[in-house]
Amino acid sequence: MNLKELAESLNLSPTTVSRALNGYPEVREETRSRVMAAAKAANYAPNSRARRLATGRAMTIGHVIPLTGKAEMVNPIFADFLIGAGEVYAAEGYDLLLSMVPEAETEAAFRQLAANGSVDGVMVQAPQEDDPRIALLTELGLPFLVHGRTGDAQGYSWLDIANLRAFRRATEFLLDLGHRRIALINGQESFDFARRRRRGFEEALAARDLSPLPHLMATDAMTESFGYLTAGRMLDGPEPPTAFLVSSVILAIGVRRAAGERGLRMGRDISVICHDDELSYLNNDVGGPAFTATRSSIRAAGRRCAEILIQLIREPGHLPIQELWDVDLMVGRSTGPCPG
Amino acid sequence: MNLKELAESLNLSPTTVSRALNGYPEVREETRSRVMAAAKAANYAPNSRARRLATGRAMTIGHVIPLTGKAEMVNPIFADFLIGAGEVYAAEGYDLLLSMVPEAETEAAFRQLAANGSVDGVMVQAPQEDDPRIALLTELGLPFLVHGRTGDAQGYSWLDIANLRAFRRATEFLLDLGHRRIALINGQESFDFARRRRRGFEEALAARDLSPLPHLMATDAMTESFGYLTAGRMLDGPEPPTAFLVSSVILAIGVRRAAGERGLRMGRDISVICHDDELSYLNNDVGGPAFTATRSSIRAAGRRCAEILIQLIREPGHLPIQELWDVDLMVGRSTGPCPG
DNA sequence: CAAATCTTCCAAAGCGCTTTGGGTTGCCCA
DNA sequence: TGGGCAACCCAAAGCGCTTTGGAAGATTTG
Repeated sequence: MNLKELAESLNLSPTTVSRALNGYPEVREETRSRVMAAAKAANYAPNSRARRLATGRAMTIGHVIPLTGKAEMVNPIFADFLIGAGEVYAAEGYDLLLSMVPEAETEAAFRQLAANGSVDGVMVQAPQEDDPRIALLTELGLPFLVHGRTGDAQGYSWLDIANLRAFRRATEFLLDLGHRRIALINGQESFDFARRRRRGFEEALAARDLSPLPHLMATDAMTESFGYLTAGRMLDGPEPPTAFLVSSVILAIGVRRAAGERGLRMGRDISVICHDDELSYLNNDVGGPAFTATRSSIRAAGRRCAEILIQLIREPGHLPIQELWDVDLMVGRSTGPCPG
Repeated sequence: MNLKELAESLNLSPTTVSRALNGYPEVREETRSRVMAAAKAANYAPNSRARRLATGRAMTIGHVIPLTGKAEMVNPIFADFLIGAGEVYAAEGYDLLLSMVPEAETEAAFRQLAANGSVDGVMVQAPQEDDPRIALLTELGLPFLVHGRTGDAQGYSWLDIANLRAFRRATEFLLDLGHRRIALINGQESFDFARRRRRGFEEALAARDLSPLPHLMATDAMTESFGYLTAGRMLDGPEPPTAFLVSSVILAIGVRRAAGERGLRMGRDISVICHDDELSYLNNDVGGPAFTATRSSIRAAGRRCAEILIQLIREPGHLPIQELWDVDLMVGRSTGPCPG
């Protein structure tokens, strides 16, 4: 069933039927409801391919995920973000086009998307320092929103959390508890968020005339095993840390395993603070937060990012929208005063 | 730049240019390379909206994720599956359309997809008992592939792992180690995979004239906290288990936390076997597998599912394709003989 | 050498929708 | 009573591509 057939069955022109369906005013209410009823009865839905061609809009937003063999390991986070964004897209009538491409082909992928017009805008995640995607998308004139930020953070739209402040705050908290040998287990520092967190950590130490201990700093993809191995190595080495500041709950789980195997109890023998994206399947809140954590819902971020991006698409000339979210420090059971 | 302009600039007809670009034989090699070069120089890519309308193919595959407030918690699994599938789609020139809809609206969502022709086929995940989606998609005539299976598993295409065998095997392994009080912490048993796992567990017990202990069986969304709370409750109750069989690594992490807090060491005081989907960020293999586990890569499953679905789309009349994957039991450090 | 057959290209007709630019019809008011 | 104005509706022209059905020229065949 297509528009023409539906129109014929109603003894109306395709024009009128189209207008009735799309809520244009120049059609009588009675006619409109007749059309609506017939469409519903015939299970008619306008062919989206034709509609997109005719309107010139794709009604689709692209998420391009670069596969690096490492970066897709952030996927527990990307999944929750995606769900948040997807909720909004669905509500606003946009489709979500997900594209997995080898990292080396991301530029080509964006150019392709822009040239063949299959999306109205794209979401950029996990920016690296001076991420080339930003310049590229600006050049291509494709609306985009960055989750995170980088460079001077000027001239383009982004939404980010206050990573530096959060980690400075968390570090101060540990210092206040008397900890001096604090380890930082961070994500890959090619990512902007990881650099900022490190800076926050270092600033807090510097404010008390302390300097970070190189053997207590590590950075890599945020897997459970990286947390486990790194914490184990640090705990077994000379001058072991009394506290850990780690960049994700998944890393923290690894740290907990390493501590557990050494008979160390979190919150007493050892303190751990992590960043918690509030992943639904890693709920940290059962019976009070297990981990003391800097918290910020990645899903909520996904929702808000989607809203902003849609606004950017609807109002082409709009000035950059930039939003910085503050982050709470939730005190849980994984921190305590420095022993001894 | 569109096809017409490109053709004019080459003094050729749009027909010829289109054919040259799409590899049709009725165009001279020399002409073809001229066209290719010009297209590349002009950064031309055919407008995908127009192409889709003209060909009648959407070159898009849909994944519809029902949001239940619980089911999206399987997202660490759905994410890895998605990446696997997405790799294949990209390689084969298909787009991936991801649709998040409230569970009550999934039927409407599928009808919509079918009616407006925005996808050529859909992937169905995590089927429930007599999942209505299967009948619906059959009725709609939309090609689909089920990851998992349900009902009589006849008459439609699916790819599944041998859940029952895997859990029977794992249970036997624990029984052989002398365990008698074995707990089962399972996913929601509305899902087919969870039912089969339970049956495998029960069959293995029955084969030794044992019956499952109701107070040692639990089923819910597979979150870390569910594993933690349930294991804790069982360990603190009367007749505590000496072994746990759990349906995911994430649950197992919760079990480990509960055991750790009670001073129980995995592999000595308590045994744990879990199902491991080989999630990239929860690598279980560092220094030999931490958990004894039934293993099957969900990402590989995603890849293969995508291949099959694409085949189904390309050969419309094809008979159902059904594939059952066997599952390995990898012995790790989390199991040992029953103490005492 | 004429007929048959390739080879290479093109004009034009869609694909199914939206949207522009009118036409009717009926009603109001002078 | 007729001019003006809404209110409703329609025909037709795209959107940018693919594909059908030739046509012209080059090549082979009997």
